[in-house]
Amino acid sequence: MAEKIMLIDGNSIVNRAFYGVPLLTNGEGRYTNGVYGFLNILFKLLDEERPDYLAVAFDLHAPTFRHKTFDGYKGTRKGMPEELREQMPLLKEVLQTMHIPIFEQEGYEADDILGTMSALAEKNGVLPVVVSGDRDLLQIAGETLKVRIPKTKGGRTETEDYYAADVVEKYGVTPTEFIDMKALMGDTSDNIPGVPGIGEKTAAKIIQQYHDIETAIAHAAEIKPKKASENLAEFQEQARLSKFLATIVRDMPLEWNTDGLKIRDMFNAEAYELVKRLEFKSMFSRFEGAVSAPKKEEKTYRLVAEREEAEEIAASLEKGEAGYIFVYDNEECQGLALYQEKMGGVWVEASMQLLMDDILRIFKDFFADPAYGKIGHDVKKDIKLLRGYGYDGFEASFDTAIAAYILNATGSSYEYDDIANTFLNETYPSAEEALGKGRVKKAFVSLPDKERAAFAARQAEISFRAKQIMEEKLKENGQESLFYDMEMPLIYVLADMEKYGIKVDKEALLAYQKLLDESLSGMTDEIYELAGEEFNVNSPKQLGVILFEKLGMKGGKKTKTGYSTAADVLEKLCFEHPIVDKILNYRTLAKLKSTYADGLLAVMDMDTEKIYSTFNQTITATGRISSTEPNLQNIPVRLELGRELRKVFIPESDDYCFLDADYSQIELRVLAHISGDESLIEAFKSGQDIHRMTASQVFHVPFEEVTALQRSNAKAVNFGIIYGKGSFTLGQDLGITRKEAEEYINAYFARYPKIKTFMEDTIKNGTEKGYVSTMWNRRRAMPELQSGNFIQRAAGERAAMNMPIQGSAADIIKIAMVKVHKALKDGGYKSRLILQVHDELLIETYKEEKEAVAKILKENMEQAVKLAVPLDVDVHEGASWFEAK
DNA sequence: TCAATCACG
DNA sequence: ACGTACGTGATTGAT
Repeated sequence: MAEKIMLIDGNSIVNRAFYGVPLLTNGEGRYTNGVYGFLNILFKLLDEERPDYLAVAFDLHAPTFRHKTFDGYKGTRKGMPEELREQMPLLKEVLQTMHIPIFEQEGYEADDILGTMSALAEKNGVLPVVVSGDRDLLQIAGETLKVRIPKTKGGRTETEDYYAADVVEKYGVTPTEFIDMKALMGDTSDNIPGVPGIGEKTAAKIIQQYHDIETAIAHAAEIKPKKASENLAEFQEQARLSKFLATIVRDMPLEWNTDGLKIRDMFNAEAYELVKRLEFKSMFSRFEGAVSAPKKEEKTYRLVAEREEAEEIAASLEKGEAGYIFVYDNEECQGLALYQEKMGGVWVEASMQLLMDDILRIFKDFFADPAYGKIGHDVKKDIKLLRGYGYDGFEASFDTAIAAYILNATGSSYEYDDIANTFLNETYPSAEEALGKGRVKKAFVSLPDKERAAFAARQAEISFRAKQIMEEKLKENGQESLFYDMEMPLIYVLADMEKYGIKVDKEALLAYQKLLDESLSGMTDEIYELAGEEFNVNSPKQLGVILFEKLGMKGGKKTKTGYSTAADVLEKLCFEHPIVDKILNYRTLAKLKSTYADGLLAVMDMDTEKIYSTFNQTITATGRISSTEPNLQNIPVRLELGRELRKVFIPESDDYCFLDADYSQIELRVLAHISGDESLIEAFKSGQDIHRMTASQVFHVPFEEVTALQRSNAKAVNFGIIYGKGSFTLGQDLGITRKEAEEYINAYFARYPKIKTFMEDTIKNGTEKGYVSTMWNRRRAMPELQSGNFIQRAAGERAAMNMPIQGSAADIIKIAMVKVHKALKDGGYKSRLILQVHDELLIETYKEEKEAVAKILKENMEQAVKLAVPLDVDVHEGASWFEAK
């Protein structure tokens, strides 16, 4: 079989790759996604082609790139984005380390190098495969020359492959004719002018008929449409120049060097180190096999299946720390893995002879005695498991998932393999990689004994060893108290909240659902009537066609895919057509029905008629907790009909009522405190309506004379400031000019000068350090602040200004939650905390304890921390969440 | 799996 | 000049 060479268009592939993967940064805060995406495509194609030779060509002077949209960019812009440009040296370094030859030459583009190399390859009897992100390369596709165009979509890489025949099939022109086609239609990204008025469709038609531009020019008079005919005659010189520009050079002065192109020792130790430094986890395995040196000695992990042996293990455990992990969400194989330094890793597997229940009994001392420090991963899950087996009050000493989150709040996941990679600098396959996607549970049980033991026990080992490293880092960052005094205790609070759940008035919810259902079916009929046809009102695409094409309303394009039909757009069109109002109304009801009525019924426990949400402690960038399945932190409240829904959330029994306590203006108070601005602090100390106070101070009017409009404007400014809003948007929101909005903001900063300094300092500090922090040293890494891209940097600055405020407020309520939970527990109360909504706590209160609990709530929340301003908490009572709010 | 939309603080 | 408010999660339709 003939030898094969793979030739890669470096610039176009890296550009493709850049948009195909998320904007990654490694631990050093550098962008690496272009490099990552490039290597991903390279490795995939290497697997498929198995070539003997390999080369990558680059443009010496990066030409223009059309880029579409990705996080932070909207619309089409030209030029290589800064985030990508800065990655190019890194990519070249990686390629060099892997001994992959790089070609770049003054006066030639990457395309020319590929054209020439592929021609040389064929001359030397080597089969060329050309890889490019641009369709320009299709002109060199041949009988045996394959052009591959990869596309990354959602992490997957697919390629379109073209031999000459495929080009003909798809475009109706031969590869050579493709050049002529391009000469007519032009290409702005390559600065090829083409002929005005001739686009892709017309160009294809002309070339299909006349095959090249000279023939076409000769027959220009016959060509339709008229405009194309005239322009072709008039701009024939431009067409000839375009053809010259569009033609890829295939005879550059290049040497064919067999040895230099040969693939050799790609996956070497040095490259492995580099890939490890870049944290390209999914690529580690490619290097491991080829790297002989750093292979560590095989550890053995013990499998225990007998009761006696398990008892021996339990007895031999030493006081002190141990890593542990339960495997229990697997119907076919359950057990407990443990790791201690002396003992090593052990997997105690449940069976018919040794039930999970037995295992827990055997290791009861270990779980109950605080002398054993239990290092776990996602401890809340374990608390719930043990509770299911009747063991209450389990306490771990360290949760590696939470520690990982505290050390990097913007990580995408904190699974054990992430932790091994990040903190131990070791590669463990993720469960999916080791066992196969979607079949983790089944595959685990079918592993040979030894591997099964290793797979489980390794996780306990990772927890154990990572803890030592993490603890040092927490100390370095001054985050020990945040971790041990705030986050670890919070686990048990959240576990209890998840345990109690919240009772739902099932009949009332069903009635609510029915009500919505009936209103909706009537509304669709009315909408169809007004539209003159039936369509799916839930489809923004179909709705856009109806509104902006059929009914001819002016909205214009707004989103990537077409017309925007979002509420703010429709509200402006309200007066143009009665259908708009109906649609807005329909949307409101449809949302209430699908997300809330149907959604809540779907997750309700039919036995207890309760809803059990999950509270996530490792999700948000700012330190808030989040709620899922269902999300109980976004239950409607602003509109009356939605608010009604809160009537279905009721106490568990008649013996209980709800107490709802919420912080008043906590974020503004936090801002007053951390900025140290005397005026704002005084405003809060006075205990007056803060927005009115702000209005009075900013607009220089006596407090009593502040108008309703002034107050609401001041309120908008107050919120805008917290989010780093600019004058443009503030103006839009308030319906005033940008200039007026600018004056408001200036007046605000003039009145509260330390807020301005705080914002500036936060950005300056954040840019220098690469992160911003809350009052309790919670951190958020912010590499965006160092971006050379204006839009990215500006977005980063807004996030940076907001994080200390939102995050410190989150810290405060977390402290309060731990205190309230403890006070209720220590006091032997039956009342319990069941919900947190960022600045609000909901307590299911035993009626006899009502006064005491109200006091506990108010005091613990208001005295949670000492700030330069007082914290103010409002407590309300009611027989439902609706009433208590 | 993504994009659009909309619910909350 | 750029594009234009921070942080979440669920549902739907389209690819």
